[in-house]
This record gives sequence, structure tokens and C-alpha cells, in this order.
Amino acid sequence: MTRVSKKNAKKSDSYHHGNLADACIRTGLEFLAKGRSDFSFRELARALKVSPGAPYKHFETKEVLLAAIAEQGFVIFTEALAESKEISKDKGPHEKFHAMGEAYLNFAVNNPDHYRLMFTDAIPDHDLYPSLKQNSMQSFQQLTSMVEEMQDIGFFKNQDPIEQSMLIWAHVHGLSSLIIEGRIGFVLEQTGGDVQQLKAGMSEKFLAGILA
Amino acid sequence: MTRVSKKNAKKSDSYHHGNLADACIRTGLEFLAKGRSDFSFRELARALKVSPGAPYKHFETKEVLLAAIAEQGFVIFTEALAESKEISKDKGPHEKFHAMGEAYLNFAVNNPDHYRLMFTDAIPDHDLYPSLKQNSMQSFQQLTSMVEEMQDIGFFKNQDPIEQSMLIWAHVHGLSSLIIEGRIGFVLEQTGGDVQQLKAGMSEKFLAGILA
DNA sequence: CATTAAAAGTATACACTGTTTACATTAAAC
DNA sequence: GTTTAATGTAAACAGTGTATACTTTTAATG
Repeated sequence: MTRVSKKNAKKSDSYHHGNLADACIRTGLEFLAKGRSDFSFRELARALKVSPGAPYKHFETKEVLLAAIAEQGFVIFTEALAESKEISKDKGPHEKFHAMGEAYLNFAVNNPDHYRLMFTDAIPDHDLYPSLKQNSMQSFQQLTSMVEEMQDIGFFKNQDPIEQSMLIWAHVHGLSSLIIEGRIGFVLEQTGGDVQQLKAGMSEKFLAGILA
Repeated sequence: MTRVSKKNAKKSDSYHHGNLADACIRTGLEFLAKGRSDFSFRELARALKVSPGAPYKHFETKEVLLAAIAEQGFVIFTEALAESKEISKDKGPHEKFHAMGEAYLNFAVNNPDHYRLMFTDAIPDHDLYPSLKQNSMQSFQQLTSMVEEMQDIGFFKNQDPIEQSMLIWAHVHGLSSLIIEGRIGFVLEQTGGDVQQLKAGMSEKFLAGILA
């Protein structure tokens, strides 16, 4: 049997796993991607063929592992938002704004369990996990930097960029949340069930305001 | 559906509880109000001094009970929104709009666990609970009727009232969600931690739009 | 090297959980 | 007043998160 480097993968028949910490996160991510967000710590241990107590050598509690998985979510999320900027960098402000909004919503819709883990109370206090918080801040930063650019070119009003970012965040988070929780089925029927179309229409109205 | 009776109908030393179904909901509400949203079904049975299996005579699963509790939440929520209309009925459109927004946010901030139960995936499919869905629709209806009034008096643009309601809902839900999940601590510091002040400022900007 | 200390596994146990089953008691219906 | 349906109990099952004591392997040190 081939003995693989311990850095890359687990050794097939050794007492030690080799890289259990990473493997836990990876397997947790897989569970989440499959919609099995209620996976148990023991289930995860079984999937990795280790004893129930083994993961505790790397994560003090289940919540600590969830925090690590949520953190990975923010890494991917930040990348997705950054990529939307790259893609739309030669286009107009409307397109730039919508590109990021679309990237945001797509992440939520395509990874609802991950999004929920990142934004609801499975991890009640993010302050307990500094690197999680740092990564979530970086996601927010993608938004604020876009807002600042929009203000610079005179597309957005000159207001406190943080507050303006919050306004956009609340808008897109609220929409994403309501969609992935299945609370707007009756509205989606009107648009033929096309989430992106609904989002585009709403965001355009959001930009312009609703005052007559 | 009517409110759960507040009277305790339990007879002191009888084999039968008397009104266990209502008592379960009431006790569940109390747990929620105390922030103990992770209460177990058995914990609830213990609090009511009945055996672990007793609640199953009234609720097929724990989720069914949670749905009933969520439904009560929407009843109270609808009342709170309706009351905000009553209070502001002789005032101007700005006040009316803000009054409802304030009522919405106050409900979420004062009952975060209840709000979460109503709006996240503890009850994944609301369609399985028709009366829950009906009550949640009534909450939404409070919003749409206000929107229609605002359009009638020419305060809001003439757009599809459902879509406009969705826009407002996403705004206020997004904000409420981010606040109760503790995701905007850094913004709150700027306003001295006053949630209502932050909300008022944001909602005003929301109305006007952010386009220059 | 050989020895030892630290790291990372195992096995087992504890107090829980949601839920099911078989049975007991009571209230309601005929 | 008897029967039946509703509503309780007790006990059990499989599963959970986590703690503890012990074993095996790896890394570090003289």
C-alpha cells in the first residue's frame, strides 16, 4: 500500500489520521453543500473513520468547528464579491452595482445552508472567533469599497459610506434571507420564478427610491 | 386563529392536565421570551409536570409545536403593526411609514428568538402549516395596505404594490436580522448604540434612494 | 541513538435528546 | 352504566455533545 505524504492526505491504515483538523472542515463543508446542515459531530467523525472523541483534539466544541466552516464561507464569499468587481470593471456603474448584488444573491441561493451558518445564530457571538470576524469584515469591505467608488464617480449620493453600505447590505441580505427561507414564493410566481429577474427589478427601484 | 387562552386550566391533582396543548404553547412562548430558544421538548414536559410523551398527544412532532408558537408570533406581530397604524393615523405619511418600521424593528429586537423562529429555517416548510402561513400573510398584508395608502395619497411612486412591499420588507427584515444577529455592532457604535436612531436615518435614505 | 514528553488517536461513559410503544386512567357518548 | 375515545404514564431506543482515562505515534532532547 502506498504511503502518501502526511501533508496531502490521510494514511490509509495508520493510527493517526494525518490532518484531521482540515479534514473535519472539508467534510463539514461537504455536508453543508449537500444540504445536510444538521450533521452531527459524531456523524462527521464516522465519515472520517475516527472515533467520536477524535475531533475534540482539534476543536474544543462543535461550535468551534462551525465557526471555522463559517469562516471558510466568508473567504469564498469575499472572493465571489471580488470576482464580480473584476468582471464588471470595464462597465458602467449600474452594471457594477448589479454585478455585485447578483454575486451576493447567487452565493446565498446556491449555498443556503452555508449562508445561514454565516448569518444566523448557530454561532451566537462572532467576537469569540477573531479570524471569523476578520473574514466577515473583509466581505463587508468589498461592499464599502464599491460604494466609495460609486460616490467618487458621482453615481451615489455623498453620504457616510458606512451607512450607505449598511443600507445596501440590509437590502440584499433581507432579500437573500427571505428567498432562501422560502418566504416570497407568492411574489416569485409573478416573475415566473426567476430569482435574478426579481432581484434586478427590486434593486433598480431600491437605487431610485420609492418616494414619488 | 385566536390567541391562546391565558387562563391556566390545569386541575390541581388530576390525571389529565386539562389543557395541555395550550399550556405547551404558552410555556414555549415563555421559554422563548427568556431567550431559551433551544428548549427541549422534554424540558417543556418537565416544566408542565407531565411525562415526556404527553405532549405527543397534542403535537405530532416538536416542529409542529414550534409552528404553533411561530403562528402566535405572527398574531402578535400583526397586532403590533396594526397598532402602529392606529397610533399614527392622524399624522403625515413620513410618520406613518416610520411608525410601522419602528413597530417592526421593535418586535424583532424585543423578541429576537421569536422573530428567528418565524423567519429562519426552524420550520423549513411553512406550506405544511396552513394556519401559520395564513397568519404570516396577514402580517405582510399590514404592510401592503400601508403601501397602497401611500400610493393613493401620492407619497409613494405608482408601482406594483406587492413589489414595493417586498422592497420595504427586505429593507426592514434585513436590518432587523443584521441587528439581532449582532452583525452591525461597529455601525451602532457610531450612533451611540441607539438602534431606533440608526433605523430612522437609514429608512429615510431608503425612501429617497441613493442615486445622485 | 535511546529516552521521554507532547500530540493525536481509542474506548467508554454520562446525561441528555426526540420519538415510539404498550399500558393506565379518565371523560364523553350511547 | 357500559363502552369508547381521549389523554395521560413508564419504559425503551437510537442518537447526541462532551468528558475522562488510556494507548499509540510523533517530535524533541540529552
